[in-house]
Amino acid sequence: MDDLDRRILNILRRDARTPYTEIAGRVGTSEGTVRNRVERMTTEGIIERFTVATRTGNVKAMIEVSVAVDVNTAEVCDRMAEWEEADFAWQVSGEEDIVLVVDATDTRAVNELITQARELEEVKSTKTRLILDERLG
Amino acid sequence: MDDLDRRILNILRRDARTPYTEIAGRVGTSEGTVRNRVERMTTEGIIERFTVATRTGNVKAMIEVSVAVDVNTAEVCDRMAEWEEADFAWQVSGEEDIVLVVDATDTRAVNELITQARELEEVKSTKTRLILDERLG
DNA sequence: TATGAAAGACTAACTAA
DNA sequence: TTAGTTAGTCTTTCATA
Repeated sequence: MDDLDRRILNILRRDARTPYTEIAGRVGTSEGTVRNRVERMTTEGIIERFTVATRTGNVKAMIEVSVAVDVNTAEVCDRMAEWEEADFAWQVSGEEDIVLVVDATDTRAVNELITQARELEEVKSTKTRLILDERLG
Repeated sequence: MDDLDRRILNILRRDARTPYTEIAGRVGTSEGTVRNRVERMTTEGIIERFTVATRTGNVKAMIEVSVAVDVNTAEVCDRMAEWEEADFAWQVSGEEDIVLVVDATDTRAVNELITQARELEEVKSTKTRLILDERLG
């Protein structure tokens, strides 16, 4: 990871469809170099995936979840990440154990997700924050 | 937003580089339809951007920030989103006002970001959670 | 790094609902 | 009038030297 990698990433983070030739022009190198580096960063896991940032519904929220002590948190996380409206699920340090970020059609749908979480026997409690606005880096 | 849109999005969220022809094959329509719909979803804001999910450093964290009551939270959010290591900044409901998600090279770099946040005169306090693991939806 | 071949995306004209 | 299809053209990527 050098400075050229970082500059390429910054362009891709803002628009992952930018052609290699354009990236090359902007960072002052050749198309082949950009391609090779993007390939390398992908295999090395620096680039986890090419994706789309979406706002499919009107309500985004983070559901902070506490689980019981004897629970396989990673496994619960995995299951939650699979839910239709889930953007991602994090295992985190701090008071709660999991943060689930969801993108739902309305508050009712968020409420259903909270219920769905609370119905899992591994889940002790939840705390929800609505995401009122998002600024991408 | 109908079911076809959702199926296209689900494919793009997992790999935004999937060719239109392949998406068309998998959802049972033509390449042109997929393209038109992706275009429409982009102009409508359902697709916010094509991007890359990265793990540039070893430490991801969420920094929960409280600001003073008379502060323009959106503006602070904007400024934080611009920071080099920032993935995104959310305005949220709940005890704190802003959640800043960062991707840093090490814990020292996270600490520097926390300091940077606390040094803003608008910021009253911060609370940090390390993101121990991430599962994408 | 340069170039040609292959793959993919885009334009525009057409059809159907 | 809007959504979908298709053929032809242009752009981007990729392999090779």
